[in-house]
Order: sequence, then structure tokens, then C-alpha cells
Amino acid sequence: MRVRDFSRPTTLNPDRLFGQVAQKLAVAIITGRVRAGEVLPNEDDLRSEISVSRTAYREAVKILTAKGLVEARPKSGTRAAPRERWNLLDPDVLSWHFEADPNEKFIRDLFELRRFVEPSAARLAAQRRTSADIARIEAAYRGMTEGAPYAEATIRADMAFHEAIFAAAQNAALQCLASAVIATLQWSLLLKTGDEVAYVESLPDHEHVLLAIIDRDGDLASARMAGLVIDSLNTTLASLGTHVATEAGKIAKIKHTK
Amino acid sequence: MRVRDFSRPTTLNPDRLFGQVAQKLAVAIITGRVRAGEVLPNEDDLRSEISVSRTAYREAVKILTAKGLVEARPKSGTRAAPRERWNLLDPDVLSWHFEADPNEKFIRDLFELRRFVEPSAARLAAQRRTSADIARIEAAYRGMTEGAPYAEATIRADMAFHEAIFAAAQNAALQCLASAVIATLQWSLLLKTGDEVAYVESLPDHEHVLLAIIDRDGDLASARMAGLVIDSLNTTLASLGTHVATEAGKIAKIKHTK
DNA sequence: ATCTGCGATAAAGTCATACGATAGAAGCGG
DNA sequence: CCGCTTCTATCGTATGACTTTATCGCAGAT
Repeated sequence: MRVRDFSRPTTLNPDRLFGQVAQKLAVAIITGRVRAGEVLPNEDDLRSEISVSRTAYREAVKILTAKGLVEARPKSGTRAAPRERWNLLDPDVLSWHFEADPNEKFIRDLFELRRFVEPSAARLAAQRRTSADIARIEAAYRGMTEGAPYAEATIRADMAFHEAIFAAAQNAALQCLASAVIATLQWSLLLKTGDEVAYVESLPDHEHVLLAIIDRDGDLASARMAGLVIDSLNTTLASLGTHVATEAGKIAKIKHTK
Repeated sequence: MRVRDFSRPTTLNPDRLFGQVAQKLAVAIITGRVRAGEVLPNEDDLRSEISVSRTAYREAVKILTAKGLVEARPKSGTRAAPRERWNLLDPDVLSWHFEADPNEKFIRDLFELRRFVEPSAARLAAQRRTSADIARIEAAYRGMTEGAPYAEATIRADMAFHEAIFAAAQNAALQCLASAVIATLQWSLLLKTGDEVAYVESLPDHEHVLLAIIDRDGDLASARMAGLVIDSLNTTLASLGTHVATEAGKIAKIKHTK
């Protein structure tokens, strides 16, 4: 009997030493504290923050290299890479963005991606879904309706809903984007916390998507999903505007409760 | 004056020891020689193939961990991860797929992704392009027309054409998919080598996309790009069928001339 | 004075070794 | 047959030494 490990969405082990160092460096790069210049905090950080051995530090750097955040050249040093090289859609890189400030432009970009990708995924799901897929999507939807609007279980159900649709699309490449979509979704849900009206109003939209998929109506599923994403973007931007306008610190607090 | 390094598409340095080990392990996992079970070839590989130290081996494993190919649990061992966890859109992971057999389903999946993403990118490019973007796309197109059909320079120009369109879309998240699209494109071009008719016929289609972007006509650019991708998929599948039908070894040979 | 080339040098890369921690297996006793 | 203890394999971390690579600067040649 295989036990699925839902408790660890990212592959990177955060309670391991190299993971902490990797995250620390990553956040420093993403926030822009370290530019595309040389990574200075290496030796400094080693001595000041936590004294880690070269082993742990190097493994952290290897992880960042693999995700495109840094480039190590033998003589010239280990530099932070320009943003174009980052694997922005990597789950870990996205989660590190959570730690940094939520950049509005980037949120817009992610939603734009959702807007292009999710309707297509819904269309494929409608065309290819099995009964098992339906059961999974339905279960997620039920989870969304049962819990309190922004309770942890409800948020999980929302994410599961979208993920299940990606899974039903039967496309491995597309599936990789699911993690990015989920992260975007989680982000927006955390920002929107409190706006119960928006959440409740989105429930029928979710159900309509589900029904279209059950009916194997690709066009309809696509259109309805597109509407869902656009609505989500609008309410998210509204919440973001509020947050930014009123008190920037609030966002940091929300992140903390994650 | 900055020198752009075109010779290294992947961030992972392949002439470094850890890079070689990483690639060797990655290919073993991707081809399926190592299943989702425990990674056995570690110590074996260490002794037989090339005797590398634990340092190099561990750093290779860290890279694979970062890309989702393996999961290292503190004491139970380092296992190959199930395919759902792989970051299939990571440039390195894609390039490792090149080394393995070209799986037809996966090629279809990638083309499907292109079909969803590239028209959208073309639309955004049409809406947001600057004159610099136009110059870049135009230069790439010229490069496609000037060289011989499947010459290296021509293939590069083709890839540059599509990449420039992504860049013009001004969306960082979307931009990350460019590498995946480029890899798919390169793959298909290598498969199609010899089919000069298909290439020449695709030139006007490329020009039409360019013109629509110049005209800032998003709908048209999107539609034309969609047509382009579909045509490309069809000719690629045709070539693939031929290759598979006649001689499988040919593909390996083509890959070698890369 | 500019260019060429070679050596000094700094940083990453590699190796060997050691120790700690613990999950999982093996062995032991009830 | 079951539960406890012990044992071992394997990952994580630390340390020191050596190798490789590429940059920089100086010296010599053109």
C-alpha cells in the first residue's frame, strides 16, 4: 500500500541544513538583495548567520544552479543569474517567491499564464476524462462547498480541484504547469482571505466547469474555466490593491500564517 | 561589452564531473532503466564506470533532486521519483530526454502544449511589441530564409524566431516556457531533416505571423501561429512515423550530429 | 604604444576521511 | 508468534588537502 505524502509539496527538504541555506540564498536573490553581480554573502553568511560547512553550502549552491538562480564559473566566482534564466515555474522557486514580496507584475504574469493554460486543460479534461477523474474532481468540489470559505481544508480542496482537472487532461507536459497554477491559486487565496463574497460566488462557477467536463463539452468547459480565472484575477487584484494601499505589513502577516 | 554565450543552452555544465554523473543518472531514470525503486547504480556506478568521489556524486544527486527526478529521504535511501514529480519543462530535463528515446506520446504532449501556449504568446507579442522586438523577430526570420533549409544557422534562426516572440510578449512566466518550446522545436527540426518541402512551405507562414505582429493584430497573430504549430506537428509526426517504421537507429545518428 | 603570451592567482571543483543520526532490517528473547 | 533490542546501511555534515580552470597583470616582442 503506497502512502502519498501530501505534507511535502516541494521536493526540497526544508528541515535539512542545505535546504535552509538554499532558501536563504534564493530569497536574497529573488528579493534583489543580491543582484546579477557576484554572490558576496557566501563567506560572510557562512560565518555570521549560521556557520555551515562548505559541503552544505556547496550543495545549496548546486540546487540553486539547477534551478537557474545562480551560475558558478571556476575562476570568476558564483554569481546570481539574471532573471531570464530563472526557472520561474519550478515549484521551489515559486515558493521562494512567496517568502519575498508579492510583486504585482509577477502575479499578473502568472494569472495571464493561467488564463492561457487552464481553459485548455479544462478542454482536454472534458475530452479525455475517465470516471475516476470525475470522481476526483467531484470530491474536491464537495470539499470546497463543505468547509468554511478560507479554512485550510477548503483551500486545499480548491487546489485539488484545479489539480485534478490538469490530471484529467492526460498531458504530462501540461501537468507540470499544474504546480505553478496551484501556487498562483494559493497565493491569491491567501491574499483574498476575508472576501467571503467572492469565494461563495465562485462556487457555482466551479460547479459549472465540473458539469461541462462531465458532459464532455470541451468548448463549454474551456469557456467556463476562462471566466473563472478572469474573475479570480479581478478579485485578487482588488484585494492586492487594498493590501498595498492600506498596510503593506499585512501581507507579511498573512504569509506567516501559511 | 557583454558577450552572450550561445554555446551553452543549458545551465548545467556538462564537462564538469558532477554534470556527467547527473546526466548519466538522469538518462538511466528517464529511459526507465531505473524505476521508481531505489537508485542502485550509485555505488556500482561509482566503481565501474568512472570512479568519482562521494562529493561529485552527491552534488549530482542534489541537481537531480532539484529537478524532481529523485527523492532522497534521510535514511531510507535515494530513490528515483515517479514521473509526475519530474520537472519536465526544465531545460536540462528536456535535453536529457533527447539522449533517451524520443517517446512519441511525450512529443505529442509537448506539441499540444505549444499549441496552447504559442498562439497566446503571439497574441501578447502583437499587443505589446516594441520596435526593438520587431527588429529581433525580423532578423530571425531573415536568417531562416537566407540559409539552407536544415543548416545549423537556419535552425538557430528558427528557434530565435520563436524565442523572440516569447520575449516580445513581456511575460516572465510565459517566457519560461520558451525554453521548452524551443527544445520541442529543435527536436522536431532534427527529426524532419531532409523534408525540405515542409520547411520551405513553412516560411510564408512564419512571415505571416511576423506581419500580424507588426500590425498589432493579436487575433490574427494567434490564429496564424496556431496554424504554424499544427502544421509542424503534422510534418513531425509524419517524419517520426517514417523514422520509426524504417530504421530506429537513424534517430540516434541524427541526434549525434547535433 | 599596442599586441602577445606566460605566469601568478583566486575561486570552483574534486578527493579522502571521519563522525553523527536514524530508518529499517536482523537477531534475540519472551 | 510477537515485541524488543541491536546492528547495519545510508544520508547528512564537517574538514583539510589537492586539482583544475580561467582571469588578470606583467613582461617581452612587434
